[in-house]
Amino acid sequence: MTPQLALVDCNNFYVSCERIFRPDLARVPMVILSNNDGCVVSRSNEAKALGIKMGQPWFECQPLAEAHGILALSSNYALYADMSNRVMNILRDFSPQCEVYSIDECFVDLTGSPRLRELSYAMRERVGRWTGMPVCVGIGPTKTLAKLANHVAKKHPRSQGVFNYNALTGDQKSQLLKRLPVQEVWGVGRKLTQRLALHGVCTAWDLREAHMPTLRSEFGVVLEKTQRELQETSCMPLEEAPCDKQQIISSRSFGGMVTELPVLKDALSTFVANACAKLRAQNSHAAVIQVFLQTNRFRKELPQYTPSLAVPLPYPTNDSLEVNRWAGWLCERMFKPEYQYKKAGVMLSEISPLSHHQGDLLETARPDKHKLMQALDGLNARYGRGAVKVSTQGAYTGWQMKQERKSPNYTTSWTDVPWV
DNA sequence: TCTCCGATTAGAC
DNA sequence: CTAACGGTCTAATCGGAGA
Repeated sequence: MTPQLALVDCNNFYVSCERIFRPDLARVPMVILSNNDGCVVSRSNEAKALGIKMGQPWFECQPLAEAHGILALSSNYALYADMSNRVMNILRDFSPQCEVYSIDECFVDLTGSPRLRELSYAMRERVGRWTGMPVCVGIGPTKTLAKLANHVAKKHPRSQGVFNYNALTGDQKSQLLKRLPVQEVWGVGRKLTQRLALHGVCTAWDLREAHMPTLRSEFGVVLEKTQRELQETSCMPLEEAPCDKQQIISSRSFGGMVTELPVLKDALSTFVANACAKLRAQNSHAAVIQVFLQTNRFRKELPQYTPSLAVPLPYPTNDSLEVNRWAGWLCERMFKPEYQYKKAGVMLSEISPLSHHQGDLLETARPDKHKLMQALDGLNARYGRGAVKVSTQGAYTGWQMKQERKSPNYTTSWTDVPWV
C-alpha cells in the first residue's frame, strides 16, 4: 500500500497567531521580528508582495515600511507555542501517528484512510474553525514529497490549500518536478543549489534522475536519501516521540553593548537557568559546560573577540547553582575589559539520562540537593517562568533583549487578557 | 593505517 | 540621538593528533 503522508503547515504562522487576536490587522501588511527586534522572521502575504525578504534586518526595511505602513511586532513565543499546541492536538485526532516537526508543521500519517481529499479539507476546516489558524496540506508517499506537495498547495490558490502528489499520473509527476527549481526541495539549500548547478542539476526532476553513485560520492548520503525520497522510497521514518537533546544551548544577543563582567555574569546566570531547566525536563544531566562570548560582528570598525571555553566535569550535573558557578568561572577566565560584548551563551553537552548516573567516590554527599531544583521547577511551572531565580539573576540591567512591540500573552496570562 | 577528537559546514525553521 | 543583523539543533565531513 502506498504510504499517504500528510504535511500540515500553518500559513505565515507567527503573523497568523497575531491576527487571530487582532482581526483588524487581517489585511495590514505586517511582519514579526526575531529576538531583539533584529530580523524579519515571519511575513504576511502583503509584506511578501512588497518585497520584504525572510531574515532581512529590520532597519533595512524601515524606509519601505514607512512608505507602505508595514506593521512590525516583536515575537511573542509564549503565544506562538500555545497556539501551536492547540493546532497539533487537533491534528492528533485525525491520526495517532503524528510527528510534530516544528512549531508550525506536523507530519500526519493517513495511510489507509479512504477519501483523502475530503479528510484533508476536514483537517483544514477543523483547525480553522477551532483555532482560527489557516493551514495547507500536502500529501505524498515520503516526507520529502509531502513537503513538496505542501509547497504546491501553498503556492497555487487553485488547490484550495490541499495537494495530493499520490493522485498524480506519472506524466503529471514529471511535469511538476521539471517545473520545480531544485532549491525548493527539502534539504537543498543555497550552497547545494550552487554546487548542483555545476553538474547540470537545476530542477527537482534533475535531482530525481541524477546518476546515483555520482551523486553519492559528490554530495554524500544526505542528498542520496533526498533523491530516493523523490523516487518514492521512504528514507526518513516518522519520528513520533521526540528524542532527547544531545546538546542544549541558551544564548541571546543583548539589547545594547555590555562592557562589565558582572552584567555578563548576570546574563549568563539566566541562560544557565534556562538550559538546566530544559536538561531537567528531559531527565538528563550534562558532563561538559561551555560558555561563549561575542562582540558585535556587524560592527567591523570595532575590535572583535569571540572566545569560547569548556570545562569537563568530573561527574555530570543538572543543578543550576553548580552549573552557574562553573559558568561564572569560565566567563571570568575569558573576559577582557577592552571589548564590547553583544552576545553570550551557555552550552551543555555530553548529555546522558539520569538513570546512567555513575557514582563518584569524591562527590560530596548531598543526597537531597536535587530537591531544591525540583522545588524550583515546581514553583516556576506553577507561577510562570522566572518566578524563582538564582540570586545572581536580574541584579543588573542593560543586557536584556529589545522587545519594543510585543503583543499581549492572550492565551497564557490572565493579566494580559484585555477584556478581563 | 586506523580511530578519535574538535572544528567547520550545511541544513531546517 | 544613534545605531540598529535570531536562536537551536542535528548530521556529515575534514584535518590533525595519537594509537
